[in-house]
Amino acid sequence: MKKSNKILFFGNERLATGVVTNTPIVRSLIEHGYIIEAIVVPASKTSPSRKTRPLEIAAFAKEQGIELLELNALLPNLERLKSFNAEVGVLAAFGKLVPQEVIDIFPYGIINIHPSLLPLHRGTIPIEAVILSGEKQTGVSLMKLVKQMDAGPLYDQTVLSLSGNESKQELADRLGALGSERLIKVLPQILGDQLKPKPQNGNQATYDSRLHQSQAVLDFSKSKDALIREIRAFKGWPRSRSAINGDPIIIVSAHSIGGSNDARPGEFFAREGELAVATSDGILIIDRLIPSGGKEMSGNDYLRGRRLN
RNA sequence: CGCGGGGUGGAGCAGCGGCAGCUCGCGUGGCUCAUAACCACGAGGCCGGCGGUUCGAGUCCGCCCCCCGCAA
Repeated sequence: MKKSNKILFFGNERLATGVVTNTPIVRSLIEHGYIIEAIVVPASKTSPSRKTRPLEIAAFAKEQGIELLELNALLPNLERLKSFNAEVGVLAAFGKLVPQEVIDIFPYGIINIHPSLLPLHRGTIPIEAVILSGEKQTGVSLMKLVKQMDAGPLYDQTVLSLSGNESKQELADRLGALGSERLIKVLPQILGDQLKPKPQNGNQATYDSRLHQSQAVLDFSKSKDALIREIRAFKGWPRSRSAINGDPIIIVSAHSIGGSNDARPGEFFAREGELAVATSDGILIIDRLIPSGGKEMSGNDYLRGRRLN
């Protein structure tokens, strides 16, 4: 008996806020002969917008002639979802909880690719959380989706060592690629009933609550290392913010340097032609920033137009 | 009709009715053991576009185009 290789895909593959994706998971499934019956994403808000960033996966669906279902809610569309007769669901960055009734329509349930070493970093910001806490490693987990957030039993887990300098985008890319690679490896075993998922140790679970915009304002009484991690983790969204002489700025990237200074934490100053700011334990050089109303530019360029002191 | 900021030499900005300027970069020459070097000279602008007001418009008025931030 040969099982069908029909899959229903849930999610947009944006593993972190403010990143772009080349949708590696759905691409790789297709390359390996699986048939994506449809791609399901939560309906985009209809609020008026100066510029909306279209989902990469929507463009991919169009290019491949795959049906894209933008749904406000899954339950009212249960029959529709059933009609595809998919063997299994695959979910990556869906952004909403999936009701048990939907999970149950698939003989093999829904497989969730989660970019962390579960049970660590359950929730919607695993990538940001790992950067913020400066962890040495992270990874990708494949689990059987259950109703409770990120609590399903694990099929597979792979560790990724970190240098500590990865950007959010870079981590999202690497974990997305790794996740798709593992999925291709493991999916045949799941569909062949050769792999049983192992329960997570719920006692060790950590859960990250989503980021809030109020966290975006940099607090220079923190250490320079913590501030740099924040800037990296918040890049894209919610973005790290501050102000120079009342001029609001977004700090895109920065690095720390040794040396002391007599500036108070939070005070910006020019240092050898570069834009610097004092922290509680050192100096940050602002590499890239966005002034209000302006485009992203280097700290040096900022200094040329608006001299401090 | 969502809210707001902005388009001025290659980069970043100032100028807001009367000869288009500053910092940097670039070129040439000079100076220094050396420096984010320094000094002198120089090139480089249809001031986003179209129309209007005016003796005179980057500058004021109207419309349009483009960029950016917020609103996940």
